[in-house]
Amino acid sequence: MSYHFNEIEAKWQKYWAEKQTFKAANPGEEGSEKPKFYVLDMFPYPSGAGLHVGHPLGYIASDIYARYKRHKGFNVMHPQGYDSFGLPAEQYAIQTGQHPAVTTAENIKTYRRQLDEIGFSFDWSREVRTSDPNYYKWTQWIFIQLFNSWYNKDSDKAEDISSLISVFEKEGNAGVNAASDDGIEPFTAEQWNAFSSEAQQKILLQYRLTFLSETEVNWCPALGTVLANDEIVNGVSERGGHPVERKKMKQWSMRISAYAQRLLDGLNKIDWPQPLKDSQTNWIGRSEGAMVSFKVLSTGDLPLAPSEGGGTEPRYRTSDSDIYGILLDRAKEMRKNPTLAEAKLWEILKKKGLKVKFRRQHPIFNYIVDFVCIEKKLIIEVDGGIHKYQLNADAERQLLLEQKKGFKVLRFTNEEVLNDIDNVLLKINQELNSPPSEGLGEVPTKGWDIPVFTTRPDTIFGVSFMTLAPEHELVTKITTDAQKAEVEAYVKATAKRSELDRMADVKTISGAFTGAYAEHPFTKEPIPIWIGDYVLAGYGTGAVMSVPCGDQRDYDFAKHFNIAIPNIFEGVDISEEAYADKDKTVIANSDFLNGLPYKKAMKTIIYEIEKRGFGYKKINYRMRDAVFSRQRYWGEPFPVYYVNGLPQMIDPKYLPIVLPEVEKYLPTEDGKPPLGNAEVWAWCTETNQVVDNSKIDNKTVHPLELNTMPGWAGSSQYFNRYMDPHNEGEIFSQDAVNYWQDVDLYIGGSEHATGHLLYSRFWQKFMFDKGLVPKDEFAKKLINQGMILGTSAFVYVLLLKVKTNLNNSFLLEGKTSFKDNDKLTKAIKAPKSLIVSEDVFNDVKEYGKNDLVDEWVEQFENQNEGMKISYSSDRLIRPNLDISLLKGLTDEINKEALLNTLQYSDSVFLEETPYFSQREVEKMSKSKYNVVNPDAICQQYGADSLRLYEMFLGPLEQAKPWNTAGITGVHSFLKKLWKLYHTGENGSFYVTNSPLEGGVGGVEPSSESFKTLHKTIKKVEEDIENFSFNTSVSTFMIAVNELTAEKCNSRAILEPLIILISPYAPHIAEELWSKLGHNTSISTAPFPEFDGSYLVESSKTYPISFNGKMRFTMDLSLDLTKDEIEAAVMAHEKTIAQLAGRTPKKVIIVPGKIVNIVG
RNA sequence: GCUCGAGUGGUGGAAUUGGUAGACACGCUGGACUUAAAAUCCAGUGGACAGUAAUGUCCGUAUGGGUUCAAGUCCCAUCUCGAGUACCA
Repeated sequence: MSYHFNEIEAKWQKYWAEKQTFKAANPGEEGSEKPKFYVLDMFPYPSGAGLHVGHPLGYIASDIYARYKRHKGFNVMHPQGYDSFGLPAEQYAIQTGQHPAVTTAENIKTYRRQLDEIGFSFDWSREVRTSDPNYYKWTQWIFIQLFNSWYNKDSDKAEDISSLISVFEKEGNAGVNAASDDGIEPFTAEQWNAFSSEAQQKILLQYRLTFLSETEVNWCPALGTVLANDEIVNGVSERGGHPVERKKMKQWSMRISAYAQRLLDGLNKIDWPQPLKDSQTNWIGRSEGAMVSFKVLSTGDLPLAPSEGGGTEPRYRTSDSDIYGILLDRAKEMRKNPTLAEAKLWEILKKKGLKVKFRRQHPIFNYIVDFVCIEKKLIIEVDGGIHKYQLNADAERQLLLEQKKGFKVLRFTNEEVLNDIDNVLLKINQELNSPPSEGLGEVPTKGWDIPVFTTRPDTIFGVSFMTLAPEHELVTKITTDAQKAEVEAYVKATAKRSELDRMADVKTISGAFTGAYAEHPFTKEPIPIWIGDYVLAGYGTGAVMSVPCGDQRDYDFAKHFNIAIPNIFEGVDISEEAYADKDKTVIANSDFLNGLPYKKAMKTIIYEIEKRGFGYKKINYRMRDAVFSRQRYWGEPFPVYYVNGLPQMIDPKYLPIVLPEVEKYLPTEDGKPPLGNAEVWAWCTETNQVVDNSKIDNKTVHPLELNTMPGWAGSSQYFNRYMDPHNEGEIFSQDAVNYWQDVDLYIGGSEHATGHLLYSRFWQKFMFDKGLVPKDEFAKKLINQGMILGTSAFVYVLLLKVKTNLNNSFLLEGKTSFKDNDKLTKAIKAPKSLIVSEDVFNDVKEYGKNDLVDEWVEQFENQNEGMKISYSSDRLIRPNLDISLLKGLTDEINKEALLNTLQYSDSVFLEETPYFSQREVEKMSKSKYNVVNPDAICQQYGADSLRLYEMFLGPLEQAKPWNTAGITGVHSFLKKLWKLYHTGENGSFYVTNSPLEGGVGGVEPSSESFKTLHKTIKKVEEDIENFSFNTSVSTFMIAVNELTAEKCNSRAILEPLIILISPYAPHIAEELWSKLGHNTSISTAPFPEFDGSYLVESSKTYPISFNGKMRFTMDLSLDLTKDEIEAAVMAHEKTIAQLAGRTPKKVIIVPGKIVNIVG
C-alpha cells in the first residue's frame, strides 16, 4: 500500500474538527488539572490575496511546539483569530462600494480553508475577530477604563480617576504627582470645588490616560485622511502621490509616556529577541541628563564685565570651591542626625512627593538649607534645632537667598511641624502653586529663561552659543531690531519646509542670529543666541546649549557661522571634527571640572547646577503619547458622545456601540471622517441608544464621536480575551486569567516590534495596575520568525519603436492600420517589444545595437512594406516575470504561456532557442510575481511535506529563500517513513511485537535500532526545546535511513518513533498510529522517555592529529587510561610513518575526544 | 551616522563546553529499471595536485592579524550584506 497523503490528510483533518481534538480546557473543565501552556501566533490580517508559503512558517513552528507540549502532558491553548479591521478592506470598499464586513468575511473563509489544509492544531472554538461587535465591545470597554484612569507617579501605577478627584477636593492639584499634560494651571481645593462641572471635566481630561489633544498630523486633503509617516514618500502620499500638509487636529491620545520607564524595565524580565528589545529601548529613548536654565540678558546690551563695574556680583564660585568639601561633609553628617521635626517633614516631603522633588540638607550657595525644591526655587527651613553652621546668620542668609538668588524661603518652627503638619503642608502647597516671583535676580534681565535639556552637562564650559528651534516661542521676543528682518525671513523659510524635507536635507546648515545673548550660568560670559532648524521644536525644550567641540551638529553650525569653538577636552584635537566620545573624555578648561573624567564630571556638575539653583537632574524620554484616533470607517467606533464639545463615556452596560452603516466610505465633503456620513449616529441619554442624527438637540441627544480606533486597538489585549472568548459579562473571568496567566510562547514577525508589541505591553501594564491580570508582561517568550523570501524571475525585454513612412496610415488598437478612401485596407500588427536573451540585452545596453536584432528588424521590414522599426539602449527593461510562466520548477520560460498573457501579447521572442529567466531572491510579494501558494504544494506533496519542508529550510529566526524544488527531499523521506511500516507482502502494513509485550514469536529489536531510537529522542527533544526545528527534520531522516538499513519492524521502536514525528507531520503520524492499533488520537500520547543506557559506548573512534591536523582514526576502548591510549597510538604504524623518526614534543590526550601529537 | 544581526561547497544549511569542517537535503554526474519519460533504487560529488588504483599531499568556514597542542567557534582590526533607527541635544 503506498502513501496516499491527500486521502490521509483529509481524513484526519475531518477527524480533528469533529472530535474537537485540540480544544483547550478552561478551569473546571476536564483537562484543566494538567499544567497549562499557552502558545500564540500573532493573528493575521485576512488579506484578499490569501496565504503564501511565507505566512505559515511561524504557525508551523508554534504548532509543532504546541503538539509537543501536548505529548508532554500539558493542557495546551493554541488559539487563532483575525485582526480583521484594516485599511485594505476599506480601500476596496471605497473603490467598489462593497461593505468591508462582506469582503473581510470572504477573505477569512479563504484563510480558514488554507489554514485547515495545513493541519494546524488550533482551538477554533476560541476564535476572535477584532471587527466582531462581540469582540470590540471589550476594546471599547478598555478605552473607557483608560479614560477613567490617571497615572499616579507616586504609587507608580494607574489609578481610578475618582482618587484624583478626591485629592483635588481636599487639597487642589499642587500635591499631585501625575503623568499629565504640560502646563496645567495650579488650583486649590476651594478653587476646584468652585469650578463648574465643565471646567472640572476640562481639567480632568489633562490627567486621563486617554485624552483629547491637539495633535499635529500629516493631513492629505485629496484623500481626506491623515497619513502615518511611512505612508508618505518624498512629501506626497504613497498612495496616489497627493500633497500632504501639517495640520492640527483634535484627536484621542493614549498616555503611554506614563509607562515609559516601566516599559523599559519590563524588557529585562522577558525572553524576547535582543534586536526587538533594542528597538523598543531605542523607541522609548531614555536619556539621562540635566535641565539647565540660561538667563536671557537684556537684548542688545551686553552686560559690563565685572572689571568695568558691571552688575554681576563678585565671583562667588571661588569661595564655593574652597568650602565645597566642607559643606558636603557637613550636609552628609546632618542628614544622618535630623531633628525630630526635620525627620517628620522629610518623610512627608519625600513620600507625598508634592509633584516636585525636594532635597534635604542640601548645599545652596554657601549654605546648607534644610529642604529645597530646586525646580521651584523653594527653600524650607525648620527652626528650633541647633544650627550647627551659620548659627546667627539666618537673616543675612535669607536676604541673599531671596533677594539675590531668587529663592523663596519658608520658615517653620519645630512645634508647627510636630503639631500642625497640615497647616505646614498647606503653606508649602500654596507657595508651590503661586506663580514664580519675578524676583530680584542678580542680573538685569527681562525675566526670560531658556531652559535646555542636555545629556552632557559636563561640557557646559564648552558652550559658545545657544540654538533655538525657529518655532521657539521666545524667538520673536528676544530678537533685536537689527536682526529682526533676517530672523523673520529664516523662520518663514523653515515653516515652508515640511518636517520631512528638513529631515531629508540634513547636510545643509542654516540658521540666523537673534542679536540676543544669554548668560552662561557659570562663567557669566554672554553667549549669542541663534536659531537653527537642526533643533527640533518637539524634542526636549526646543532649545539647546551648543557645545561645538563635543557635538558634530553644533560643530558644523559653528564652523559655518564662524562661531568660536572652545576646546574643553584634554589632549584632543578638534580642528577637524567634534569629539563626542564619553569614555575617554577628560575635561579641561572648565574651572572646577578640570581633569575629571566623564562620569565624575557629570556627578560634580549636576551637583553644582542643583546647588546653585539653575537646573536639576532630569531623565527625558523620546517616546511620545500615542495618537489613537483614525479618520477611517473600518475600525472600532469610540464609545463617546459630546456634550458642549466635551467627551462623555457611554455606560459600559450599553456596549457595544456598533459601527453604523454609511452610504460611502469616504470622508465627508467638509472634511469630517467617514462616520460623518452616517445618518444614525447620535446618542440618546434617555433611551441609551444610538439614534437618528436629526434628533440631536444637545440636551438629551448628542453627537457621537466620528473617529474610529487605530489598527492596534483590537490587537492590544486579544491574547487575554482568548482565555475566555465567549464571556459576555466581563472581558474575561478572573478564573480563566488566573489559570492561563500569560502567553508562554508567542511567535510572529519582527515588523511589530514597536507597534503592536509596545502598545500591548502598555495595555497589559494598565490592566495589571487595575488588578485585572496577574502578570504585567503578557508574553514570557517571543520568537520572531524570519521571512521566507521569494525567488523572482526576470525577463529581458527590448521595447521597439514602430513607425510608418506611409502617410495614409495610423495606429489603432496597437496595430498600424492603413486606410484608403475611409476604408481600412489592411492592418499590420507590429510587435511592441522583443524578448531577448541576456547576451543580446547586454549587447544592446553596451553598444546600442545587436546583429541578431538587426537581422530580425530587417526581415520584418522587408515583409511589411512601409514599416519602420527602431530600438536603442535606453529602451531596455527587465521586468519581473510571473513564476507561473516558467516550465515546472525550472528557470526555462514557457514561451507560449508568456505570449498569451495580456502584458506580452504584443511581444515576440527573438530566437527559437529556449529562454531562461534570471532568478533573484527578493521579498515574496504579489507585485513581484514570485508568490508560491501553499494550496498547490499541499495538493502535490501534502501538508506534512509542506510542514516538514518549511522547517527544514533553515533556522526559524533566519530569513531564507523558498525553492519549491527542494521539497522532494522531505517528501521522499515521508515515503520512506511510510515504507518502514509497510514491509509486509505487497507493501502491506507490518509491525512485529517484541516478546516482552506478550506477542508470541515476537522479535526483540536490535541494539542498533534502540540506539537509533534513543539518540533520536534525545536530539529531537533538545531541538524542540531550543526551537531548532530544522535540525530535527535531519535527525528524523537519519533515523529512518538507519532503521531502514537495519530492517527494523519492531513495534518497540516504530511506535515511539511515530510520536516523535507527530508534531512535525501529524497526519501521517495519526494514520500510522491508528494502524498500530490505537483508536484515539496520537495527539496526547506520552512523549517517549529518553534512556541513555542505550547509547553507552564501549569504544570511541579517536581522531589522531599531528600538529592539529587529523591524519587517521583509531578505534580504542573508552576504558583505557591516558597512558594506555598514548601507548596504543604511538605503536600504530601510521603514527610511526607520520613521525618519520622524529620524537614528539608533546602528546595531548583528551579521553573520549581526541589525540593530538605535537612535534 | 548610530544600534543590532549575519558572512561555511553550485544551493538551503549542519557542526554541545574550542577537539574528525561540510551532517541532512537539493542540484549535478554516472549506473540499474523502462521502447521512452516520470517515479524509484544504487554510487560519486569542497578545490588543486600526484598516482592505473587503493591512497597521499597541499589549500580551504568574508579579509588580515593574534591567543592555543588544537579556532568556523575565542580576541583585535577591516570589508560586505541585512534589519532597525535617525538632526533626539
